[in-house]
Order: sequence, then structure tokens, then C-alpha cells
Amino acid sequence: MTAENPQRGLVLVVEDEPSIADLVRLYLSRDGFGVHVERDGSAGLAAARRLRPVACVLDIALPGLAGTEICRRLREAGDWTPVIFLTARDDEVDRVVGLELGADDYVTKPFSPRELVARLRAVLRRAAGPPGGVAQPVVLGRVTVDPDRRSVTADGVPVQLTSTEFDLLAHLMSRPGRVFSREELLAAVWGYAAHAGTRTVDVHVAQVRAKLGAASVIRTHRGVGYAADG
Amino acid sequence: MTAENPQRGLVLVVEDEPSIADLVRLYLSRDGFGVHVERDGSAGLAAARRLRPVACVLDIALPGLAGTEICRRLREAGDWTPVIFLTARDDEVDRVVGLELGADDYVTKPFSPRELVARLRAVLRRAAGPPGGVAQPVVLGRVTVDPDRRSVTADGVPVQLTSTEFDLLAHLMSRPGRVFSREELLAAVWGYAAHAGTRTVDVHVAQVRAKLGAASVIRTHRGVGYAADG
DNA sequence: GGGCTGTGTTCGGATTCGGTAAGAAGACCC
DNA sequence: GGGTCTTCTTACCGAATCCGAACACAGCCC
Repeated sequence: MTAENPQRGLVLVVEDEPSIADLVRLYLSRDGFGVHVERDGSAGLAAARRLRPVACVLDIALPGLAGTEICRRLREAGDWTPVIFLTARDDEVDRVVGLELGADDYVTKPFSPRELVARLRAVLRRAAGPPGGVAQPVVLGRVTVDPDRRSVTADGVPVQLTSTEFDLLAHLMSRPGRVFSREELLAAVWGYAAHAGTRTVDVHVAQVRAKLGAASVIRTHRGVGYAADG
Repeated sequence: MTAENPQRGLVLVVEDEPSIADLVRLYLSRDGFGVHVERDGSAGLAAARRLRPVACVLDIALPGLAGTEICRRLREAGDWTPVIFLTARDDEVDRVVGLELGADDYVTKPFSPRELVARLRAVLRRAAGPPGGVAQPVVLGRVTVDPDRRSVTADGVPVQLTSTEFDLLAHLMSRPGRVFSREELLAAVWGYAAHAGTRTVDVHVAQVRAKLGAASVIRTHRGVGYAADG
């Protein structure tokens, strides 16, 4: 089950669908990772403890033990290995990220394997970065975004955003001043294989602006895209 | 079968329906891609190996060898050329992307050729790796250009440029001293399919100069084109 | 200086772009 | 099954922007 080639470390993949597991293994090993695959939840948890991988890719729906459960048990035991979830539907995302679990990222099916690799690299970069470990809230002008709690405040007042709206705002504020094209935002927030029209971005931006009111932080760059004020 | 014009590289299209193939060829070549078309699966696979295209557009349902199969064989052979699938029905999508295959994106029929081109560009951009993440601001004389923020300052004072004006200035300043002809600038800033007259460049140069004022950086090379001061 | 070519500048119509509202589709909860 | 919430699409409108023509001007050659 293990493809050893760990120039970049060993990644644990827990996925019961063989075709998906093979694909993920293919792409990860191509990228220089060692890969170890388990097919059910309990074996996955055991492998995580035994092998000490640099990161875990967990399907949510697993026989034996759900991916979420694996993550939670790891965290309880003080294991903060980066975890990326594979989720079947967007709906699961809210529960998944940050709320119940210490997940670091997630990828929704159908996903491009390239995307998974890209996110894995990003997660590892992040984990290696600031020693703080915990994601810091981002403050910009009168707006604060807390990626951990997925909460937003404007002038200290909590603002209720939907999942998509939050991801959009958080992504813009992750790099203040940086201008993102609509395509970039679609890729980052909606996912690589998203097939929404680019005007969809506009509508969601408008929604976020309305909810933030006068504290709004999103600036339009005509002919290009959007950016968070810096 | 091959339309050679590959300023942007060669794209392999495998599609048995001639009308669709022609349409795709038309749009891709208009966008500056070279296009090679094959009509059945085995020939497609052979062409992919022989021609080493920058990307493949594969119909799923193909005589001889399914598009999915072509993709899988390429991957197995260590060929990671980006692949976009053409799928007839939405239902196939779940199975298609990432699940069974190493596809990078997909387009469902009936599709807009524009969308296909847009997705192809996105995929190539992605495959080229992260765009450097943080682009460094360019300083030349009294003018600073920050590609990330799409902001310009002259003597430290922010200057408001429109999208086209910014792209023009940024392109000139990306290679200080290099003289660009009007045609080159049209191609680079306006795009390959630009049908604007070359005098349009003059007008925009004038506009940029006016906004930069005394700090202006653009020099005219009579009979040739424009350059940023070096 | 006189022509000639190439460039600067101005300006209005045409086009494109983004904000907004309204509604359809789907998921979820009760 | 009805109601609610979220997401995505579409249509419309005002405004920013672009384009190209027209004209004025500057440099080059004789």
C-alpha cells in the first residue's frame, strides 16, 4: 500500500474508492511525495499514528470510521498533522472546516488532482511557516475575518455571511491590495472545476458589500477584478 | 489536419464530429494556438505521444479508444500534459473529473467555444505553476508599477490608470529600454484577437503620459514604436 | 523653406463593464 | 409538503472606457 519515494515526506491517503486512491497516489508521487493508502477508517487512524505522515488526505465518507472522526481523534491526542478532506458535496463544507474539526483545507468532488496537489503544497507551506500554528484573524480597516471560526465583524459587530460569501471575503483579505480576476476568484473560492459564470462573482461581491455596509473593504478594479483595500 | 500557427503552442483536439472539431479549431487558432485534430481514439493517443502538445482536448465518446482511456494511458506513461474533456451529459461529470481520471477540467456539450478557450488558458496557467505568488513592483525613474495591486505611483503620488493604460505601461516597463512596435503592443496588451487600429496605441500612450505628467517614462522612437526609459 | 511622413491631441459616438434587482432551482429543516 | 435559505442566472441601466477619425504639429529629406 505504500509507494516510497519520500523526498518531500510521506502523505497518508485514506480513501475507499480504489480508482480515486490510485489517482491521488499517482499525482502525489509524481510530485515527489511518498504515499501510503488505507481503505478504511480504523486502519487509517492506526496508520496515521504509526507512520507520522507530513499530511493526511481523508475522505469524509469512509467505512469503519469517518474521516472527520479520524481527524478529531488525532487532534485530541495532540497530533496537529495537516489534514485535507475530500468532500462529496459543498454542503458538508460548513461543518467540516474549522467548526467541528481542525481541518486545514478541503477539496470538493469532483476535483482536479492538480488542485489537490496544489492545496497540499499550500498547506505544508503554511504549516512550515509562522510558528503560531493557529490561523490568525485578519484585520483590514474596520473589518476582521477569523478563518478559524469562520466569523466576520465590521466595527466590532458580528456579520452573518454565508459559506460562499465568507470564502470570497477571506480570500480577498488574505492578500490585501492584491487584485484578483474573476477567474482567479472562481478557481480559489468555487473550485477549479466550477462552472459558474463570472457574473456570479459580482453578485456575491455585492452581497458581501451589502452585509458589511459602510465598512466595506472590497474595491472594484474595472476591467480586471476585485481587491480588498490595503 | 494541423493548422500551424503556434505562437502559444500546439493543442491536440480529438473529436470525431467534424462540425465540432472545426469549430474548436477555429476558435483555438483565432486565439493564437496551433491546432492538430484527430478523429479517433488510437490516432489521438499516437498524436499526443508524437506531437507533445501543450494541452489536449478530448471527447469522451470516441471511436477506437475513449478519451478517458487516452488520458489514463498518458498518465501511466508519465505524460502530464493538461487534459480537458468534452462530455455530453452532466451525469458523466462526477465520474470524469478527478474521480477516475487525471483530468484537469471538463466542458459539457453543448458548450460555448469561448468557454473552452477560457478554460484552456486557465489550465495552462495553472500547469505553468503558481504565477510567482508575489510579483515585485517595478521602479523606473520616478515611476513605480506594482503588477499585483495594479497600482502606479509617480514621485510617490498614486496615479489612477484605467485597465488598458495600466497594462500598456506595465508591459513597457517590464523591459526597460526595449522598443516595442505598435503591433507588438497591440498583441501583448490588447490580445491576439485584437482588431484595433495601431493609432489606438498612440492615443493610449498620450493618455498615460498625461496622467504621469512630468514623471513620464515613455519615449517615442520615431518610425518604430515606444519604449520605457532605461 | 517646402513637401512629406509620422506623431500628438482632442472629442463624440459606440461599446463594454459593473451594480442591482428579481426570479428559478435546489437543498435543508421542520 | 411547505417554508426558508443559499446559490446561480438573467435582464436592465447608468457610467466608465475605448476607439477611430480628424486635425495640428514636429521631424526629416531635398
